[in-house]
Amino acid sequence: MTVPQLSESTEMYLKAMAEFGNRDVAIARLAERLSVTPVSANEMIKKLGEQGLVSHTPYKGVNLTEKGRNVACDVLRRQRLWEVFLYEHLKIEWAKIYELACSLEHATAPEVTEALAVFLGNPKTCPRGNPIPDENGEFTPLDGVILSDVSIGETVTILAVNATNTDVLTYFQDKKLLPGQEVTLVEAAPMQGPLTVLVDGREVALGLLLAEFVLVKSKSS
Amino acid sequence: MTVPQLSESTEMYLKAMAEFGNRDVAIARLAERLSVTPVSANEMIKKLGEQGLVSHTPYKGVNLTEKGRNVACDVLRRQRLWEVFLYEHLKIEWAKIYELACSLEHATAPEVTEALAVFLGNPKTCPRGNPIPDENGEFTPLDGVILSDVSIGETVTILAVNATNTDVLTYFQDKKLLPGQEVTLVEAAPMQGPLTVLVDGREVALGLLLAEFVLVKSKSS
DNA sequence: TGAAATAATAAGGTTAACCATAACATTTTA
DNA sequence: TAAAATGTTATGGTTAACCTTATTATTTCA
Repeated sequence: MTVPQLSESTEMYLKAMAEFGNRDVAIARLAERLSVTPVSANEMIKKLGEQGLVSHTPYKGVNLTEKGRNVACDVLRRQRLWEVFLYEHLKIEWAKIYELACSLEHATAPEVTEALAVFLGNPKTCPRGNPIPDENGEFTPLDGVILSDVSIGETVTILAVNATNTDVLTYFQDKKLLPGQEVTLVEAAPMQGPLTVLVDGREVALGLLLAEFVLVKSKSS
Repeated sequence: MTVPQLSESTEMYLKAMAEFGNRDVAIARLAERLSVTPVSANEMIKKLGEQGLVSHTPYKGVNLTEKGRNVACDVLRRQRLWEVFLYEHLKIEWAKIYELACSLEHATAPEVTEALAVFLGNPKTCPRGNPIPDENGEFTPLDGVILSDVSIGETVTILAVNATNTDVLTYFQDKKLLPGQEVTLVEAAPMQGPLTVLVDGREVALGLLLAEFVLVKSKSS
C-alpha cells in the first residue's frame, strides 16, 4: 500500500510503449498488447498526453516523451530485477516469471527496487535476455537482429526473447528457444510460412510472428 | 497483473480484522485502522458479508468467518514472508518493512508465496515478532501479555510489536523496543498516564495506547 | 429512564479505467 | 480516385471503492 504515484494502468501503458522500442506505435497495437479496446487505449493516451508522458500524432502513432521514457525505464528496471529474483533465487519456471514479476513491479517502492538491485548484484540483463536499466534509466540496447531477418543456413545465438504472454513463453521454453541458445535457420517457407530452425539437434517450426520475438546475434558480428 | 481474485481492498479489510484477533471488532475501529470513514467501512463490510467472508452483528461488531479467516491468514503469510525478505535479505530498515511488505503482498501469486517461503527457509516469525501462518493457514498464536498489563518492577522480554503505522514503528525502533529486547516496567503514571520502562539502560515513557502494541513474555512464565 | 454517545442506513456524488456502439476522418490500396 | 481499411471522437454506460451529509436505531451511563 501507498506505493504508486502513477497508477498501475499508467505504468503498464508506458512500459508497453517502451517495449515496442523508441518509435511511433499505433494505438491499436498498444491496445492489443494491453488487451483493451482501441477506444479505451485512445482515452488513456489522451490522459497520458495531458500529463506529458506521451506524444500522440493522430493517424501516425504514439511515442513516449522523455518524461514518459524515464518512468518506463524505471518500470522496466523493477520488472526485470524481479524477473532475476524469481528465476535465480525462487527457482520459478522461466516462462512464468514475466507475468509474476509484472504484478510485483507496480507494488515496488524505489527503496525496495534499489535494495533488490544490490541484493542481486546489479545484474545487467534479465532471464529473458533484456538489459536492465540502471538507477538513472540508462541501458545499452541489445545489438542484434530478429530471427526472421537471418539468412538461411546461418547459425546465430539467441540474445533475447521478447514475448510477454505466458503461453508464448511456455512454447519457447518447451522448444528450448532461450537466451544463449544457438540456433541454425534451416528453411523459410514461402508466403509468410514458418521458419524452420535447428535447436539443440531438433527442428522447430516457428511462425513469423513468433520469430519476431526472438532477437539474435550473428556468430560473425 | 492478473494476481488477485480478491481485491486489494478486500484483502486489507480481512487482514486488519485478523490483526485485531479472533473477536468482534467495531466497524468504527476497523474504519480507523484502514483510514476510511465508518460509512465506507459499513458499505464494504456489507459486501464482504454477502461474500461470506465476515459476519456482522449490528451494534456488536464484525468478525471473520472461517472462509474469511483462511483468506486473512494467507494474506498475513504473504505479508510476513515479505517482511522477512525485506529485513533479512534487502537490509531495509525495520520500521519500514511493514508498509513496504504490505504493498507487495497483494501482488503475490500463490506460487511466489510458496517459493519465497522455501527461499527464506520457512521462517516461523516475522521481524515484528508475529507468527507466520503455514501454507494451510495454521500458526501458533503468541503466548504473551500486553505491556500495559505487566506489574511494576517486572522485567519481561518483548515478543512482538504489533503496530502497523510507520511513524509508530519508527518510534519503537528509536527507543529500541524491538522483539527480543528485555524491558523493565519502572512506573505507571496515574490517570492513564504513560508507563515508564527501562530499555537497554535508558528510561522510556510510553503512552498506554502505544504500550498496547507491545506483546511481552514474563521471565517467569 | 432519558440524554448522550455510538452505530447503522439512506441518498446522492466522485474518480479511474474500462466497455459498446456509432459517426466521422484519414490513409492505404486496388 | 474511390472504396476499403484503419484510426479517432462522441456519447452513454458500468464497476469498485471511496466520499459527505443527513436520519434513524441502539446502547450506555449519569
